[in-house]
Amino acid sequence: MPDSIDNLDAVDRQILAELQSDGRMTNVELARRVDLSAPPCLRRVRRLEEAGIIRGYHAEVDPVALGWEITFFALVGLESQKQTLLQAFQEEVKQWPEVRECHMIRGGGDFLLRVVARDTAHENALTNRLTSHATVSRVQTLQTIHTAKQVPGVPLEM
Amino acid sequence: MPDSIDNLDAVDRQILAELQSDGRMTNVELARRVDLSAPPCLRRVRRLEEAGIIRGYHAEVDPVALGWEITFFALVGLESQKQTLLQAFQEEVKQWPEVRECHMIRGGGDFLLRVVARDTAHENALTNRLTSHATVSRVQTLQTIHTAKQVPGVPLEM
DNA sequence: CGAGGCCATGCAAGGATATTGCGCTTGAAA
DNA sequence: TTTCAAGCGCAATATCCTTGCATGGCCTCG
Repeated sequence: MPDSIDNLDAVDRQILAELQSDGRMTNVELARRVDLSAPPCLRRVRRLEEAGIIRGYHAEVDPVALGWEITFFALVGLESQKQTLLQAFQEEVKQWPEVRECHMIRGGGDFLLRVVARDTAHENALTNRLTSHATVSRVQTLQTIHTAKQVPGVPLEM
Repeated sequence: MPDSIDNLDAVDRQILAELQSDGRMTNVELARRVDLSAPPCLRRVRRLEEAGIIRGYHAEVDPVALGWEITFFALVGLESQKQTLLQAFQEEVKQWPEVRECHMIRGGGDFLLRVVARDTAHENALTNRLTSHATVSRVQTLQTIHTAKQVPGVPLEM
């Protein structure tokens, strides 16, 4: 099993909490915060990375500043629940750069997508592309007009 | 205006693309990729940070490995669209550590939340807390059973 | 057309950080 | 008690970050 470690102690969790909130912190600073010297701290980070518990590090960018004015979620229902068609739909949207997330929803044949668009016209084009897709029977668009909270990952402050 | 810069050239966008995909890359490596020497590269990164175009850096962790077995989205409808009540709801869920994202949806009185839970019982407790909230009239739970695509931020590979 | 100023770059030096090897302590099991 | 494995800190080296400074392109204005 590449991910998950038998033993994950309080120091590991604190490392994860710190890196989840500031992924570019230097190892020296991280070591100081978890009250360890630098080498064992770095070894723990490497271990968490290799175990797959840390999947990567990402800069969080401002979508609007980069020309992506619209973020919306699309609740997509497929006509069929056949495994091959579900798979085909996922493979399709995986290749759309504007689709940033694609989650299969419990209950069968539904997906929730997070999508970004440059403007309203672009948004319409994207929803049309979804609607006109062969296996899609229904698309509900949930356009974000304000984000009150946006924190990464999971709670770790315990 | 603290965020947005008048001029954002191809090198800046490439820097953002690289850091969005690997936020812990060293500046030397980043400079090599965008074909710059280290000092001007670092100055550009600092400029993007101070302009608010880079909002932060985060480690991406594995929720299941850390005991958060369930990720679900909640589509919450409020009874009223009064500004003070919308505000109150947002302030409320901001304080719930399990609620990681709260987006106000166009159309009035609806929110889309991303929520994590330790198990099914925990999930039920959270949805009940939502449903029983004074101003909430309707909660639709969209439980994720599989994530086909999950990439951060916005498209930048152009 | 040329001089000046602005902006961004590259080079170089120092200080800080990352990374490896090694010896030590600790705690559990034989 | 002895043994062993896991994890720590220290020390040394390699790498990286950061700042100051000089150079060159480019636009503007005289």
